[in-house]
Amino acid sequence: MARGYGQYCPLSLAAEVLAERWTILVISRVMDGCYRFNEIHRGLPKMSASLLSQRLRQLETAGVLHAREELGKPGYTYSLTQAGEDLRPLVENLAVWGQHWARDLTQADLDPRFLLWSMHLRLDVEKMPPGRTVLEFEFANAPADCRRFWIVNDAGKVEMCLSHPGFDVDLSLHADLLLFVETWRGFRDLRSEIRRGAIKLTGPTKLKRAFPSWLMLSSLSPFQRKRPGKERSLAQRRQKQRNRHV
Amino acid sequence: MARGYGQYCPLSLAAEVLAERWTILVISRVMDGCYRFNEIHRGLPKMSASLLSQRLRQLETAGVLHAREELGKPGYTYSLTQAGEDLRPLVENLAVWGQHWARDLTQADLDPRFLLWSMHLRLDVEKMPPGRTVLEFEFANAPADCRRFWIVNDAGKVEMCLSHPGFDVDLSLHADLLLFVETWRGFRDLRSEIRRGAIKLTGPTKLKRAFPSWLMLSSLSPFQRKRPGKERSLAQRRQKQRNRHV
DNA sequence: CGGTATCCCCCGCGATACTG
DNA sequence: CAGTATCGCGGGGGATACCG
Repeated sequence: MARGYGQYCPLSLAAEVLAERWTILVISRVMDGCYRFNEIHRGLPKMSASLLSQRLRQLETAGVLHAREELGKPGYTYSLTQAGEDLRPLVENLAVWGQHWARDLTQADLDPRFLLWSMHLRLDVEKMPPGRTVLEFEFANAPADCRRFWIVNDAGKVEMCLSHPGFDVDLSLHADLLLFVETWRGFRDLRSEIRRGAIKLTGPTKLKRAFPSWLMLSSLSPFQRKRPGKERSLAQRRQKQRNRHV
Repeated sequence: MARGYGQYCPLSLAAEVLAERWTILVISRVMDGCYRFNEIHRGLPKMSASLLSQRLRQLETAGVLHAREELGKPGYTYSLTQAGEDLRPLVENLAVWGQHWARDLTQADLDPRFLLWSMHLRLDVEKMPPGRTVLEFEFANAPADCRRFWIVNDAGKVEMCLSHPGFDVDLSLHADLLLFVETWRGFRDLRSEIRRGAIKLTGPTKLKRAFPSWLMLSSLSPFQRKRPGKERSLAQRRQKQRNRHV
C-alpha cells in the first residue's frame, strides 16, 4: 500500500492527507497564527525540521497551505488556502473531543517547551503593566534542560525564552509540572492552587495579585472532561484480560 | 518517537488515536452500521485482517469502540461508545471536506469492491419490485478479478456478491469504471449518462426505467466540488519548479 | 466464520551535516 | 535564519499460516 487507501471514497482521500502523522498539528499551528517555518517549528518542538519541511510541501500539494516567497526574506511565508480555512471547525472540534475524551496524561506528555509556547500566546497583555514585564517559570519534575524558562512582554509584544533573557525578573512562578499542566487545561482552579501554595509566586504583591488575570489558560479549559476516571477503566480491563498486545 | 507526540495538548492526544492510518475509516464503517469483524472488513477491502484486528483493539483501548461478546457467536460485536458517537459530526465533516477539496482520482483509486460495498448500502428497496431482484454490474477498465459483481435484493435484504449468485439476472449495467464512479460521486448526472449510452442497461424496459430511482448514489453526491481544476493546478506547479521530491 | 501469531521487508522518520 | 540532502534503523504493516 503506497501512500493512499486505494479508494475513491472522499473520506479516504481526505484521510490520505489529514490522517498523516503530524499533519493536523502543523495545520493547527498555522491556524494559530504561525506563518514562518521556525515559528511553526517552535510550536512543534518534538518534530524534526526535515519532517516539518516534508509535511509543509505535502500540504501545499494537497491545496491546504499556500507558500509565498517574500522579497528580502529567505524561505516561504505559509498561509491557509480556502481549503485550509474550511478545516478550521474540524480542527477545533477535534481538539474539543480531545479535551473531553482523550486518555489521561503521563509524564512523557509533559514537554515544558510546548507549555511555554502555549502560554506565550495566551497572555492577556491588556491587563499587564505597560512597558516590559519579565516572567520566570520553574517546574519541578521537568527535564533538566528546560525546567526553567521565561516569557517577556515588551509593550504588548510577547517573546518566549528558553535561556535567561538578560533582563531582571519581575515575577517568578514555581510549581510541579503535572499540577500546573492540569491547571492550564482547566482541571484545577488557578487561584485555588496559588492560595494553597501548590503554585508559588515570588515578586511584588501587586504583580502576584494581578498574575491570575494575565494568564488566560488553554482555550479548551472551559470544556469539562467526559472520559470515565481511571478506576472504571482499570476495572474494565481486569474484566477482559485481553489487551496484552498492542 | 514512540506512538504519540509527547505533548499534553488535547489536539495531539486526539490525533494519537484518530490520525493513525485507517482509524477514521474503521470508525466510519461502524457508523455506517457494520458491527461484526467481517462486516467492517468488507467495507475496507484493501485493509489486512491483522491490521483491522489491531486497530479495533486500539479503538477499544482509546474508548471509542466497545467490543461485546455474544452468546453463541464467535468474536465480538462492536459498537460506538459515547466518545465514538461524539466523533460522528467530525467524520461527516471530514468526508464533506474530501468531497469539496480532495485530489482528483487516479486509476489506482478505483476499487470496484468498494464501489460494490457502497452501492449495496444505498439501494432504495422501497422503490424496488417486491420479491427478489438481481442486478449485475460490469465495468470496463476494472481489474480482471472484480470487473463483474452482483447485488441481490431479496425482499428488502440486500446482499453483495463477488461471484455469480446463481439466480437469474434481472437487470445488467455496463459502464466505464471511472465514469460510473464520477456519476456515483455526483459529478455527472445518472439519467443523462444512461440516455447518452455511456451507462448501458440491459433488461426489461420497466426495470430499466425504474433503475435510476433505486440507486441513491453517494450520500455526498449533493456536495459540489470546490477544488480548482487540473489546468490551474498544473499551471501552479510549472510556475514554481519545486515539488520535485516528495 | 472470526479472528490471531509470526515472519520479514520496506519506508517513515530521526540525526546529522550541509547550503545560501 | 530557513530550510534540504543523505544515511541508517526500527517498527508498521502485508502475506501467510494457523486456531477454535
